[in-house]
Amino acid sequence: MAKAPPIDKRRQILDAAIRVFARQGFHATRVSDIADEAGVAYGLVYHYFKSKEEVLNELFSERWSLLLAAIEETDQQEGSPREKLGAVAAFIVDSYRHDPELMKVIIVEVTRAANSFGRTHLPEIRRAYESIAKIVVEGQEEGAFRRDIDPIFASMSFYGAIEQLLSGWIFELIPASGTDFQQAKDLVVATICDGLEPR
Amino acid sequence: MAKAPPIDKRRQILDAAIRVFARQGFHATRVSDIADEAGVAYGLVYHYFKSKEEVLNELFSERWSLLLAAIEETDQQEGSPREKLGAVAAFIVDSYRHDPELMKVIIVEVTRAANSFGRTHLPEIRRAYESIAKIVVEGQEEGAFRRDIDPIFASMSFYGAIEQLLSGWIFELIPASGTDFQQAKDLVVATICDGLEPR
Amino acid sequence: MAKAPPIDKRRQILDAAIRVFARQGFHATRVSDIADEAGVAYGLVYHYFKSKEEVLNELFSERWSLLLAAIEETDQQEGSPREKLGAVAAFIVDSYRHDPELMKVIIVEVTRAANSFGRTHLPEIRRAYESIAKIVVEGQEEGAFRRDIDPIFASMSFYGAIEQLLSGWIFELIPASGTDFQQAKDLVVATICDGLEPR
Amino acid sequence: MAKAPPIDKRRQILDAAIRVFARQGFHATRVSDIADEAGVAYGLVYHYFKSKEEVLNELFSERWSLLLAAIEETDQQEGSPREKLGAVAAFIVDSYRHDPELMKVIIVEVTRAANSFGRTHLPEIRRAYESIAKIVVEGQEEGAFRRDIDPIFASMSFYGAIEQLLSGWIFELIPASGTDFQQAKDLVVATICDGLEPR
DNA sequence: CATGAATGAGACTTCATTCAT
DNA sequence: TATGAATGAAGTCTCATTCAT
Repeated sequence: MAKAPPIDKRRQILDAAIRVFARQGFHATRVSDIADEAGVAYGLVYHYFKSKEEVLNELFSERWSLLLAAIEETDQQEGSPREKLGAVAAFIVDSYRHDPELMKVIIVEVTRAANSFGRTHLPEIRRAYESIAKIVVEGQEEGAFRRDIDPIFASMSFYGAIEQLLSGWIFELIPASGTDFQQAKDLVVATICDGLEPR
Repeated sequence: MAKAPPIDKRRQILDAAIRVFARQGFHATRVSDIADEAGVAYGLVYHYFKSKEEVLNELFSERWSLLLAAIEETDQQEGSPREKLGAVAAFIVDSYRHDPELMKVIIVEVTRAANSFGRTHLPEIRRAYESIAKIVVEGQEEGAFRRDIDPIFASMSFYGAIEQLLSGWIFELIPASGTDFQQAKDLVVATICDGLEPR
Repeated sequence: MAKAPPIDKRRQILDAAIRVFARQGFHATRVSDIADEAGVAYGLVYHYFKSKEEVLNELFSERWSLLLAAIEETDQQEGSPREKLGAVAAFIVDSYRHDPELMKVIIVEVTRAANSFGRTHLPEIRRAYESIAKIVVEGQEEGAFRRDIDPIFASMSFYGAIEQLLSGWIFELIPASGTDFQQAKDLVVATICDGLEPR
Repeated sequence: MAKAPPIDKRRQILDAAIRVFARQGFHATRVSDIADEAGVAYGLVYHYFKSKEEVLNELFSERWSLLLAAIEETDQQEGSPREKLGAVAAFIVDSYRHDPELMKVIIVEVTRAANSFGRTHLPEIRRAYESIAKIVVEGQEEGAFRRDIDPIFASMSFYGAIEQLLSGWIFELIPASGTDFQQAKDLVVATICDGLEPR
């Protein structure tokens, strides 16, 4: 008889953590909330993770590494700098569309909480900014972008604009229905690039 | 004989709170840290404030109301939409230059922590976005800005870009020395407006 | 011009204390509640009383000494033991009718709280029981009461029955309207004495 | 090999609480006192109980439900109303004899503290009075008790007399040695019933 | 792997009391 | 007398983490 497929409790815990972190915030969720949501015993969380913080770190790293890979891969591909930034924006927006709870957790608890958990991940976060900046530099070098704007500065503005939009959706400052996800990325790119391109 | 100037202990506590919140973050600071920093007794914090959270709320509201007033006053004045956005950016950047610790606290603990303390202040925060959006709308109406970008969307991008820059300084992702405060506002405006303006 | 009659702040504080102790209980009332209710400054309570507890003690002693005097005077007067017990019951019930809040405080916070504040006043409380017991003894000596019941025992039952009735009113276990105050004392005496008297 | 008998820590905590509440009173005992007395860690008290107050509530309810059951069962049995009241008195007195600390806690902290913790339990307390009153009513209906005394009134007097005696023992107003527990119940019944019965 | 009882440090908040004016 | 700001000890409750089974 076939053995029952082993349920991956570790995965179950991570997925449950996404939901409760998104719902209550990291500080307000107790380890027992995660266990309850996952339907596992209290202590099992500690079997798989060293601490509550490690659960969050794992969640962040899992996803952020995809983002980093996407940005860097995008940069390898053919395409204008503007198209590359568009692809980056699309990836981020799609990540939110695909799993809004996870993105909420990453943005709210890590990326925008740079003096608590974000601190730990500053190098990874910085790497994203630098990868985006690299696209800008290339654009400047090939004359597609004006040269009087500091690339890291442009990168921060670009990423900041996107993140702010996601925050707007997350906290319902922007009606999610009003602005279509599809056109959102185009607008960010238009807003930022049409200012970056020399005329 | 002149009466000794009354030392405003309440103010002392607020100022001390700015320093410790900036240094350690809200969650990591104990009420006793504030009292120690202020050089007052533990209980006095509770004489003036209902809770640790109320200290933060007070700090935020004090400053944010200035920002709101500045944006709204800017909008009343003469000037092109671009100049108005420039004035707003200038106010925010100057706020940071003038009191980086307070701005750090406001951004890190409130504005970018919308699911904890920021939640309380969402209406005030939203009002800032709306005031900025109003400037954009006026720009669109008089033809200074293109009309295919949702004003609240543009507002969020604008504010998001600025806040991200401040965050960059705060967390030393951008060397504060590298980019001059003076030119920072021009660059934000250039980045955003040159994309908002039709050509 | 006649000087304004000095308002007795001390009295004001005591009267206010009766109201707040009755309303919230001793433990739940803060010194500031008393001061607020009395309309005086916080610190003034400490000008007149050494501590919050002393306020309660004063309230108790003021009233309890009247009770002791009443019992002892009753005992001096002419009358049957039954009439004397009736006079004692009447005094207690009338005390409640006259100032239910004060009696509530005395019973709830002192008399029936013998392991906290009552402890301090055990001697005075005991003296009341003994005075009542003395009436019983006299009744037994003159043959009006049966001799097989320990006088202090009878005294406790008598006082306990009355206090329980007052408690019933205080906590609305007995509808205050249902049983008339006037007949209440008669019923207590009837209940107890018809059992104490030999037949 | 037989499994070691599981030590019921919850029970241990409750029993320890009886001792410390009896010794120091509810307000004066810290949760750490209970934990120390029980020989368990501080936090375990909160593992089993929501608060210090819940420990007291549990203690009260555990015991009071026995009292209610005893009164109601007594009423079902054969016997004269007087015998039934005797059985009730006996149950209460025996409860004290069997576990004076627990009864002290129940009387001092709940039953006679009706404006603090007793408030919570007024319904249960009232039910006891009503059950006793029911016995009185039956006595009145079958002509064993006089009809001019309100049954709930009689019930309060009866219960009040007993509780006062217990208080007398508890606070050593009556020497516990002087009055024999055995005869105590007879005396209460004699005191009350000989007055309730018509002659 | 899995369970959940057990641990105990830590922080907030309350509030009686003091004291300078 | 009168005021109320200032003090700081004390105690409850939370919850991350450990551990025995």
